[in-house]
Amino acid sequence: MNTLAEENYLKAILNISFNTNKKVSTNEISNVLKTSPASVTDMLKKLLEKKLVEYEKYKGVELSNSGKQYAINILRKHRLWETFLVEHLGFNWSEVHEIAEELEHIKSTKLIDKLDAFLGYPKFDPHGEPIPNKEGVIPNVKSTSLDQMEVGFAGHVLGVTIDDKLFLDYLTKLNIKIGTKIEIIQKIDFDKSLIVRIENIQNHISFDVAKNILIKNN
Amino acid sequence: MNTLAEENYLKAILNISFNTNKKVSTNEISNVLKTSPASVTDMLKKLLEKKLVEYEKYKGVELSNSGKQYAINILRKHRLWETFLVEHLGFNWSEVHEIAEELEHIKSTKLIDKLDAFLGYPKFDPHGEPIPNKEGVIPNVKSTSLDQMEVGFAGHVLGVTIDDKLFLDYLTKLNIKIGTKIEIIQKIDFDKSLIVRIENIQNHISFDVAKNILIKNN
DNA sequence: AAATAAATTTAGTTATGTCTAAAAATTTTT
DNA sequence: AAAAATTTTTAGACATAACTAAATTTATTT
Ligand SMILES: [Mn+2]
Ligand SMILES: [Mn+2]
Ligand SMILES: [Mn+2]
Ligand SMILES: [Mn+2]
Repeated sequence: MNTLAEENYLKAILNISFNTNKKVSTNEISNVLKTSPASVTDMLKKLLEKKLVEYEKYKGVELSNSGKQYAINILRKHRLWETFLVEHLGFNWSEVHEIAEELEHIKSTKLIDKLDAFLGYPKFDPHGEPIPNKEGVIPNVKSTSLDQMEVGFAGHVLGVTIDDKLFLDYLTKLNIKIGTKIEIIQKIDFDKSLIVRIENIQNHISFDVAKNILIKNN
Repeated sequence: MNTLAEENYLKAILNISFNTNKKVSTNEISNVLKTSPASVTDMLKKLLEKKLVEYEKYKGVELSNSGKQYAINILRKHRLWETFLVEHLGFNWSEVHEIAEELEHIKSTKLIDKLDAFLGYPKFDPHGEPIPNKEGVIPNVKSTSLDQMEVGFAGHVLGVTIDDKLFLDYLTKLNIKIGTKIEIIQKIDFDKSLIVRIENIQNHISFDVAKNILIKNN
């Protein structure tokens, strides 16, 4: 078995590579985990030793097959727990990430399979993020981030790509949740911000916000 | 906040003092936690520093008020999670202790309060052990261990005092669960073992087994 | 193609929590 | 009340996972 710190590194590498499709750099990992680059280097050596990553110094890192399977399983646990917290315990979507950061490290496979069954084998978590199944297969839904849509576009929110509390509380204040209809009224070239209509109320949102909102891809 | 190791020591001290009502010795703790006596001494110094225990060297240890509250809260979390696992995920009573050993360290107070509500504020866990409430009050039920009852006694199982897998699986094989009616047919003086009738089947159980079965106290 | 800047690694340190072996204190036996 | 046995503590070591500061490598400018 791997330690909690090792699991957090594996998950961080997986999450970063979902976005970039390149080898992951030491600095990217240190930013995500809020540790020093030197600590990251130390850990990468250990993960290499365990054959959970492919790593050459100064060249970046990627997960090995076994490392990837392991990381996906942590992601599965994270998202199933988030689903439980929202659906059954009545948490709102901005509160669950932090708690799931702890719950995802509970080891029992039987527990997570029974939880999965209890939840009815959900395919998406409360943020619209896909939940890997027992075999590690991640449901694939074609989606585009809101910032890439054109003026005049109207569609429904499929999910978000980060589950940071500040971000989600802000969305809630804007009346945006999964399924909300959003229309793009105008795009500001200068800062790439958007003027949008949400439930018939007009609002101005930044590029950074739009980038993290996913829209169904027809 | 305290570390996982500190929490385990606090809980161990609480559990031991439930049985003995005396100051807890270094060796008792090392037996429960399967660590060396030297490690226990190290940790007791740290807990003393944090004022979670009262401790003088060579004199044994007891929990301070704050240490006791803290330990009771871990016990509360342990037993609520065990209840969830049995009642909602379909685990049997012998499987849940090990998993709850991990779940009891999840920090969020809001989580445990919502779980408590979800479960309907249970007073006893799947082993018949009392669940402390939010204020740290432990339901008090008068009970006696089976070994203390006389020949001719007949009554119902209220709970067990350990939740070791081997013990619980053995009870299940004997057809003993919470509520099961047990009659004492005979007591063997030599080894204090008992011949009992369980659901109309006669069986011979050791003193060690009888000692850990609780019977309602009229 | 140097020079400069940025990213990464190495070296050395620290805190936690464990261990074994040896020393010291306490308890039990004679 | 000594001696012996047991318990507990101390001393010294080790693994994990972090850090800062310095050195090295790679990337970017000039
Ligand atoms: Mn999350
Ligand atoms: Mn999520
Ligand atoms: Mn238990
Ligand atoms: Mn229990």
